[in-house]
Amino acid sequence: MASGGEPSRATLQDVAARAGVSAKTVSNVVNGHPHVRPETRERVLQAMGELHYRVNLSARHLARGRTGIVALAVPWLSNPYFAELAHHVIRAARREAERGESVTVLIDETHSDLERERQLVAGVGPQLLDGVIISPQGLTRADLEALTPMGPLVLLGERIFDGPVDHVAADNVAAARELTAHLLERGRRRIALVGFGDQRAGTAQLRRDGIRQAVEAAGLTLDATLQLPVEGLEREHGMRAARRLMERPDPPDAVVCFNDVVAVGMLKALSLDGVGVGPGAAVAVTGFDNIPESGYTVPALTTVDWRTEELAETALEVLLDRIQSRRTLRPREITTPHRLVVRDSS
Amino acid sequence: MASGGEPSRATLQDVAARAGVSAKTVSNVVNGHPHVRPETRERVLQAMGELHYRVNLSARHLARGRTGIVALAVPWLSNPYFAELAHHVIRAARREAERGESVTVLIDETHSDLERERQLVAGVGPQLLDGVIISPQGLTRADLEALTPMGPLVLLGERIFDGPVDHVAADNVAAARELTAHLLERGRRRIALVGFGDQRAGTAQLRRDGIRQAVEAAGLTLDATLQLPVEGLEREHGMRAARRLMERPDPPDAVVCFNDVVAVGMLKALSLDGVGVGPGAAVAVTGFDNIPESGYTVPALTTVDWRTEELAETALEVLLDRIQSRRTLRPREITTPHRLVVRDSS
DNA sequence: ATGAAAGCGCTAACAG
DNA sequence: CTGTTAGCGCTTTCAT
Repeated sequence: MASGGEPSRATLQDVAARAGVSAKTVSNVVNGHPHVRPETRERVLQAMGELHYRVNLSARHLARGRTGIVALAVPWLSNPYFAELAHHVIRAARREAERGESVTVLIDETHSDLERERQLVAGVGPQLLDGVIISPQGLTRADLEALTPMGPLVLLGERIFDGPVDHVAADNVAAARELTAHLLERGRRRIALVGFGDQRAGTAQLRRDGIRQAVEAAGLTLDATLQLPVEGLEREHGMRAARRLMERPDPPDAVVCFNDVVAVGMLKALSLDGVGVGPGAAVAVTGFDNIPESGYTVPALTTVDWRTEELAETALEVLLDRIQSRRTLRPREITTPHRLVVRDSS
Repeated sequence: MASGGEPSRATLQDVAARAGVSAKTVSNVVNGHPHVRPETRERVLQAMGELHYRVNLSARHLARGRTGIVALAVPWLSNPYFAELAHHVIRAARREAERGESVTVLIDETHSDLERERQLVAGVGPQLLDGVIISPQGLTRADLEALTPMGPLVLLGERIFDGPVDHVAADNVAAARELTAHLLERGRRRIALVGFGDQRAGTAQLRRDGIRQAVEAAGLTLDATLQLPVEGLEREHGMRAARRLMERPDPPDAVVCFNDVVAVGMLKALSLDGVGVGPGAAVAVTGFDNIPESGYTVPALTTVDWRTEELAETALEVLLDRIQSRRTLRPREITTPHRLVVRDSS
């Protein structure tokens, strides 16, 4: 049938006619409303079956004024952290759907493109989306205010202080502080930072602040020449950074990478060069995000876990709340817990 | 403004009134139709700006009978291979949108749930989706035929012979054959299979066939006791399988894993146990998919690359063709190229 | 408990 | 080149 059997053209009216009832009644049955005599319901259901009836969602959306679609916008799906996040938001939505209104999640990639982020935010509302959860990379408070006539929006994982929108994120500063304290405790002194340079947005800065706090609390200072910007945040960039770092006459004894993906590249390069990594070895390496592969590198990577599942659930919950009661709620500011995961690389 | 400034309520009619033209003209401007006097266009654009007008997509969808939304359904987004695939389909769609009708991709996870796959396929059409690209795990030909009144559908990466739908996939049998031939060439003789057991669908079977062909072409046979089913296809399952395999009195000298994710776990376990992996070492390990992390394991993993980008582009192209000319095209059967990637693990 | 009818906001004939 | 007029299929008061 060449993937084109006549697509179900039966409308609600058709069903109503066939069942000998009105459209309203069919609608009631379809939406599980009460007040339908069991016997009528039976007749309607049968008619629906015979005609292979399926609701036309576009029509429903138009009539209801809502689509039941929310978007999750992440910079890159190729970063396992964001893939995992998407996975958990989809699952949370499905659970939500099981006990109430159905929610569909549209995953979108912004490619860290500010323009794309703006479009998305501007597109909430009558457009297609009932709301958006976004992990912004470039979006500023000014953008949000300029784009004001916008719909429900939740910022995820990026702290824009006093922003006029709901915000769910872990405490990046504290996490970075704890991670660094751990390194210092293990006797590390020359700490290099990799990948914190090229970010317009705040995450890098927050983590850098946390690192600095820990270092200064120990009465030390960070060596500025050990802060390496990179051209991207992929594994290969971590790999190249490792080479630059280890070629120095005064290499670091610890490397804090901006995320696990970069750290994985770093570990690989060090392994190829025969540089020992881990407690008592030449250098310690850490990341952020606790992506699944971090438990399987050699050595396994010390990192920070953001409780992705909880983060995803919370973000969705906040968004749905906002969708239901638009103006009543004040912007919410939720901090989710994190956890330091110490493994063999430190 | 609490993420809830009055969402743009201006309709096309409002704009028309304000610009002193008819709805049709505004529609023409919005859709970039020709035959609008520049001066009128100006006026309309200005009115749109003043009223913060944005089209209501639900209304457009209803009127046009199409949504411009296609879905990509993958089993798990947490498998980097599928995340990568999703990434490339989204990009392909965005390129497509730049030169023509806009296409939005809805990523969905089936969790390898047959019921969910059926729902999706059944939901194409007036529902919400103009079409679906699906990586089926359980869907059978019978399902497709039973679900006949369905819309445009492309099967991705799973060969259902003579299926009544479009199909885009690489040649799993050939790829597995080449991979195995490579192992045999390197002198490996006792080849174990990990993760090929618990799949309802055909991929596992196809790959197993290819492996068998290569082995038999070399005048050998596979040791059935070296075929380990696993309880899942995550890294941890590869890890556990390694233990079971290496505890044997007669361990294999090569392990073909069902995919890279499983292989990563296998490598980790072997590393922890101090078992040498690679040419000349105790055992060779291989996977399928060439996920990004496979180039960064220690040792780097030998695997098969499916040219994800090309695969994604092709699948989308086929789907869009199908959407445009529903009944004219006969089901298409496209085989995309693959590439053996030999690295240090073999 | 069910029916009748008026939209939801946009598009697409068909006129003019 | 622009206006008029019907719908697209569903939901939803308001009656009955």
